[in-house]
Amino acid sequence: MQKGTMPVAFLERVVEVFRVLGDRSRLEILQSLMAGPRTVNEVVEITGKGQANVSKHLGVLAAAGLVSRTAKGTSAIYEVTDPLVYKLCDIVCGSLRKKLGRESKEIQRLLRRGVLVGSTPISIAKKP
Amino acid sequence: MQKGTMPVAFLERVVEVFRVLGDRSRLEILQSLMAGPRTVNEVVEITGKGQANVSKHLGVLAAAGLVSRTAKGTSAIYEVTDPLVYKLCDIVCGSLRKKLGRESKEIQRLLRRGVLVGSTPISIAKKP
DNA sequence: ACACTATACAACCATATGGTAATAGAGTCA
DNA sequence: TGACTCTATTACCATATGGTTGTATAGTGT
Repeated sequence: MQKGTMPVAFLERVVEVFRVLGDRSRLEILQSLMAGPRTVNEVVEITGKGQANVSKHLGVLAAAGLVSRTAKGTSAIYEVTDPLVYKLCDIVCGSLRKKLGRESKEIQRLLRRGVLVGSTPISIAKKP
Repeated sequence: MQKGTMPVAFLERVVEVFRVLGDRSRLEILQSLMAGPRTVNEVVEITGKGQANVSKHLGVLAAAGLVSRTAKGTSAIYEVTDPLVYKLCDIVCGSLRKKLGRESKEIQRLLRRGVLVGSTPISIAKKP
C-alpha cells in the first residue's frame, strides 16, 4: 500500500477512543461500571455527579462503543462491553506505576497493596 | 484503603495520557516518531503540519512523558521513550480491527495485509 | 387520569484547546 | 559580526468541550 492513501477513518477511530477516555469524569464513570452493570442513577450516586452530566457522558461512552445500554423499565442499564477498556487501564496503570514509583513512595506503597492496579475498580475521592 | 482517600493524582495521570493521545495531530506526530528519532523539522516535513504546531504538540507529548527531547545543535531530536505508546496502539488497533472488520470489508482487507496493525508505523495521508 | 421516578435532551455559559502568524532565542557558518 | 537555520514562545482567534439548569419523554403504580 502506498503512502498517502491510508484510510483516515481508522485513525479517527483510534483518536476517538483515546479522546473519550481522556476525561476524568468519564474515567470515573467507567470505573463505576467496572464492577458490573449499573443504572444511570447508580452511577450518579457512586460518582456524586449530576444526572444530566452522567447521562451525557454515558452517551459519549456508548457512542464510542465502550459501553452498551439496555433499557429496563424506566431505567437504563449501562455496562462495559469492550474488553479494550480493561486492557488499556492495565497497560496505562502498569506504566504509571513504574513512573510514579520513582516519584512517590506513598503511591508506590498503595499500589503494592493492589489498589489502582489493572482492572481492579478504583475508589475515587469524592469532590468536596 | 477506605474509599474517598484515593490519590487523585494517579487518576489525573491516567487521564492525561489518554487526553494527550486523543488528538489526531499528536497521533500522526507520534507515528512519525515510531520508526525512530526525528528532528522537529523532519516531523514537520513528514506530517505536513506547521512548525509551531508540531513544536507545540511535541512539547505536550514530552510533558506527558511519552517522548523525550535531545538538543543537538540547533535541532531538537524527539523520540518515543515510553513503550506504553506502542502497547496502547497495539491494543486499540487490535480492538478496532475486530469492530471495523464487521463494518468494512475494505479496511479488513487492508488490515490483513499488515497495514495499520500494532506497532507498525502507519502511513498518514497528507493534507490536500 | 394522576403523581412519581428515571432518563434523555436542549440551551446556555465558562473554559479549554488546536491552529496560525509573528517573534524571540540559540546555534552554525562564512 | 552578520546572515542563516532551527526551534520555542507568545498572542490571538475560532471552535470544541464539560457542567448545569430546565424541560421533555417514558415507564410505573395508585
